Amino acid sequence: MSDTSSNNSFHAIPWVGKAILLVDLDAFFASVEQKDHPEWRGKPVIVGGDPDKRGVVSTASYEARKYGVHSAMPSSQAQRLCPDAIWTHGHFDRYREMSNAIMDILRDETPYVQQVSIDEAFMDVTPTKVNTEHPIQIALRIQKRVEELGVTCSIGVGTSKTIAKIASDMDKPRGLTIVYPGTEQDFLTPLPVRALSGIGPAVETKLKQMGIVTLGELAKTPRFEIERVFGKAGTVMHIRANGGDDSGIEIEDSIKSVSNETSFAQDLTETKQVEAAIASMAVKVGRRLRRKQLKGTTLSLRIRYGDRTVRSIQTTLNKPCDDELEFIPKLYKMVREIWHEGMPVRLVGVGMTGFDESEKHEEQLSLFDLETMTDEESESFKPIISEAPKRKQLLQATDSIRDKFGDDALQFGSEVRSRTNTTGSSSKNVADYK
DNA sequence: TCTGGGGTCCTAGGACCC
DNA sequence: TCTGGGGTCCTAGGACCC
Repeated sequence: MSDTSSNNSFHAIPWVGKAILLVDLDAFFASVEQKDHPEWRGKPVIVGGDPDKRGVVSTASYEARKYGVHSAMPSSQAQRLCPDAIWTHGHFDRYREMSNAIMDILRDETPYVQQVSIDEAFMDVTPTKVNTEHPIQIALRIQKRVEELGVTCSIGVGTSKTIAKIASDMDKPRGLTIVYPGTEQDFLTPLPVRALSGIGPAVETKLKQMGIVTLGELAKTPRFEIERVFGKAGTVMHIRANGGDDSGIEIEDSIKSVSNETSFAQDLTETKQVEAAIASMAVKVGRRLRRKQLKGTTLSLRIRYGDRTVRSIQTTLNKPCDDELEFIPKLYKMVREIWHEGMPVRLVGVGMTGFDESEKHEEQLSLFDLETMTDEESESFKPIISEAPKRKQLLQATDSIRDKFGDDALQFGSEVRSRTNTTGSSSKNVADYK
């Protein structure tokens, strides 16, 4: 099933039908760090949050994985398992830059590229009159070209996205796993249900209670029984377990939401602290909205309490908004609905959704509009119109200062105060703090 | 010293309108 | 006066992914 040899024997087996690749970058963040810091190569590198600040591992290099460290593991645990690891908080702009360069390589091969995350993409390389190359030939070339950029990838090849995705996971790093047309059922049948993307711990548990552990068992259970328990999601998982996934590559991807959240080393209990944290998240959200030229109509606030339970509240704004000074007061009102002083707060998050594409380039209310209004209407709008340009200039100025000097360059007064109260100790193991 | 941050999609109930 | 539905929007929460 797995074929990592690079001789040309695959030409003996022509590819019949659809060919989908899933390209997955190996330990991507850690690999970029090792590329950028040659002295870190061959050593355990962990990208993640501080062990003493409730951090978790984002990515561990393969050297660190040998110690049992993996993604989403609490950093404190990772540090115990691998005390000599080199730690970094990560450099996301750099990862984005590398990712873009790699996605360009993929789009060089075909326009049918669906990027699913910063380190993963589906490609449709079905042999056609235009593209006569064998999918495996394309996959091998992609691996070579990605390695020239200093990182590696694993690729799964199959007749559907489901198959390609699972295949890419079978052999890492630098793996190439091929599931030939017609062998899909043999490939899927013995796998645990968790191998299917979309089946997490909750669904796995429910399936187990139904006596279903493997994809083969899921596939031969009558569809209606799965649908009765899982609804729409059940339909999809049953089809996919039967190898029937015929979903196509989706090139278009528009942003649906923008949010920022943060957890605190120690729970917050005071209104001043919580409001400062909300304001700080709101500033980040506002800035990102403006950078992406998005205005949202649904504002949401999320709180995780000391006991890790979560509550959220959202409100619909009367007009699309990207200015935190307008929505921070609303957030302060919202937080009073779900929190009162003294309750321990572990996390706060602020988000905006409800972007209408048609309003992306919407013009501001202009003076011209005043002429078509009644006197009463125009009086009530005048102050807003005269203030708007000033506010816009201020936003552009503060945004550019933050771009140059970082988010901490400008802060609300209350933010500064709360920050000075909670300065944590710096970890010895954090080699690269910036 | 247990358990992040940024997303997507789905569900279920209530309000409201026809 | 009582009663029914469909459609749509909004809200809160939860599962899942990387």
